[in-house]
Amino acid sequence: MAKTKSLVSGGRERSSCPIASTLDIVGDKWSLILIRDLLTGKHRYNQFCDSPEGVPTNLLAARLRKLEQQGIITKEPYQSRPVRYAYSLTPAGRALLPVLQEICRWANAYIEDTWKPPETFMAMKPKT
Amino acid sequence: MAKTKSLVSGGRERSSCPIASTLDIVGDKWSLILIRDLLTGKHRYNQFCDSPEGVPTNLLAARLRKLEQQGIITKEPYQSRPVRYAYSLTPAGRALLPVLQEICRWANAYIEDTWKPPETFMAMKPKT
DNA sequence: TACAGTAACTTTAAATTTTAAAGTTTCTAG
DNA sequence: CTAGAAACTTTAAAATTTAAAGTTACTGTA
Repeated sequence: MAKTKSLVSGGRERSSCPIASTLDIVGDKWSLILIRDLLTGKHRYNQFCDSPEGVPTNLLAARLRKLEQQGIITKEPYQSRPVRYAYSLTPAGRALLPVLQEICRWANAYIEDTWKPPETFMAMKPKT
Repeated sequence: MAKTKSLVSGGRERSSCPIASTLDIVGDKWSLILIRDLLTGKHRYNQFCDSPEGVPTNLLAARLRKLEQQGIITKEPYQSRPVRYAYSLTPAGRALLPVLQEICRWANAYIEDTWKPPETFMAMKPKT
């Protein structure tokens, strides 16, 4: 069977350049912060709110919706009455891990006072 | 001698997370497009304008100024009368190459119809 | 000498996005 | 019956982005 690429960009791509296309999906101030949180074990709205960057809640809701539409994350109910959703990464979302690891390597080398991520994060592999 | 980290973020960092800090520097819709162009041999204002994404010229000027202040790029006059500047990457800017390469790998794997970058780009190394 | 053209910006005004803050809904616990 | 929590939504102001036109300082051609 042929592998199917899974992402939806919404028809507003600036070009077919892989860099421009990626930025059209996650190239804003908050998406990669959310993906970082999802990769490090956060799954719920409140947990994203608690991250030190302080995303505005309306943007958080908007980003979760957009990333879901684009196939980067999915949500599943973890309780009903009232129904509440837990968010997780799709395979495409998890595959952004090496990008985030490279970003961390760059930041640690060139920006002062950036946290060194735990070795568990830097050694993670997408399939896990 | 101790190695000195070179980047200026402007005191508006959201946190010391390496990912958040990197996004505070290049996490907008145009900066990585410019860095891509600089990595692939473009150096002048008009060449950046000609890229298929079509950056608005006022944003181009603003980004060039901001990236220069942050230590990602430098400019040098390539003629006087009238003075015109050619832009290039600093070592910190060139060191973003592996990040862009990872982004290309991700896009080619998960977004349909993205261009495959030339092997010369994917095989480049930062020091070169 | 006049005029078109080029490179690199800057200015402007409208449209869009982001932000901070407060409000809403649906439930549980005491 | 009241307080509290989780997950959003709404609102209005502020900031940013966009498209388009304008500016400056030259060069090359007629």
